[in-house]
Amino acid sequence: MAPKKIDGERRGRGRPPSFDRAQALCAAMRLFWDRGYEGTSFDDLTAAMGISPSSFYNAFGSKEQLYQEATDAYLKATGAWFLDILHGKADTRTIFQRLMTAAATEFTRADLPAGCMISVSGTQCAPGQARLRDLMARQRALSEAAMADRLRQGVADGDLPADTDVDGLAAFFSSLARGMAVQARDGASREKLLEIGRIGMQAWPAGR
Amino acid sequence: MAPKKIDGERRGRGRPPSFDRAQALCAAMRLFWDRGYEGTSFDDLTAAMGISPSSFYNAFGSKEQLYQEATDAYLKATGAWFLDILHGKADTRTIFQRLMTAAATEFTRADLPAGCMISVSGTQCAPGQARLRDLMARQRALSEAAMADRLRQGVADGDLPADTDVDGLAAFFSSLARGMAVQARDGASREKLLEIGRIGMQAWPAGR
DNA sequence: GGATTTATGGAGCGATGGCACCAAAAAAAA
DNA sequence: TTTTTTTTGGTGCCATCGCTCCATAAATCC
Repeated sequence: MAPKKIDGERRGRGRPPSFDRAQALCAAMRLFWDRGYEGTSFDDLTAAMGISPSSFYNAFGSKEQLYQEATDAYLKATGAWFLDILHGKADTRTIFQRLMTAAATEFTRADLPAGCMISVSGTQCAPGQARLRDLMARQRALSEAAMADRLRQGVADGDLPADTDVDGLAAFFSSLARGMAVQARDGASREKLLEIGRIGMQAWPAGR
Repeated sequence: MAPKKIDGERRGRGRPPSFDRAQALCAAMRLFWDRGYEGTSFDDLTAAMGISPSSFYNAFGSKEQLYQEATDAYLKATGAWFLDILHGKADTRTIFQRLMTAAATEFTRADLPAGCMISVSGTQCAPGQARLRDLMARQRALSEAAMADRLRQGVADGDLPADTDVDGLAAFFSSLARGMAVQARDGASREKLLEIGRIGMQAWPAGR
């Protein structure tokens, strides 16, 4: 196949890649998102990415390294709405209201796999995949910690009572979102998820 | 190895099994629960069950059939607390309060794998495992429907306002429990899960 | 005891999974 | 043009996976 000119970037020495790395990474991400790490085979990946095993190995190192890159890509692209909303300008309750609504909407997009790649990945796996399991658990912990931070700010801003259990509340919303992700993967409708989020907001502490 | 007398039951004709079927099934259930279907290999299973491939095949048919049996065993034994509480005698709010508390407790037992086998299994898998994915999704749907039924009864009993969205509320508690299961698999403490459940109960509809 | 029935141990097998290697191709640099 | 650097296609490889087969062992039935 004739190598295509990808773009006008300053190129290094050797033969140029015949594929768009970012695009291939995106294809891999969708596969991993939908099928999980163990459910996605090397052949599945090379087929979806449109590259040969050698190109795969050359460009991404290994299946495991690719998975890590795919996770990063997910967080920076598809999962960006989370931090965007969390760090947006609004009172704390509104922020979490938006998070629930966005989760319902994003988890049921027609153009992407259902649910959330972070929420449901690596919860069960072979002992040999411990590194990946820990990677996903760490990402879940980071999301939850970001929620807790925003809630702490809410307490400081007077949006929440001073005695609010911010860690507990973060764990609650975090759990609810993960449960919504499972629902989405089971085919739940956007309306159903919106309702779950709406009910979840009823647990918001009294005091404002 | 000399075959052991398992019990005094009326025995059929041929050679008696050298292992306790229920016990082997339990061992398999724990493995599946902890590692998932794809994360558990045939060798892992035969080793944990203490039987040879031929005995395995003879007694359980295939890995997939064993998984189905293991799921049944989970529901009938380990997951029995769910229906026990749901069908217990108490007002509706108390029932759901108990469910949340029991989920927190059961998901963090020292003598069993963390979390819930139903909640987190088969959310991501290879296309070839579609049957198992659907099986787990169906079980999740059944649990949720059982919750909805109990809530409907609550409305009939006057425990809940007549305009309560029982399906939505069931979906909410269902999602929360699944999120708690993910938390448990990530190593969350019993106290943390209890707190999540406590906060979740704050979403209980007003009116009693 | 012999026939029949069921379970066992152990070896092996076809398919798949995840790479690994290598000669050739296509670019920049000299 | 030659050299150097990087990517590619294709093939091969070794381990694992999930069985499968078969000769043998241990029970009941006649």
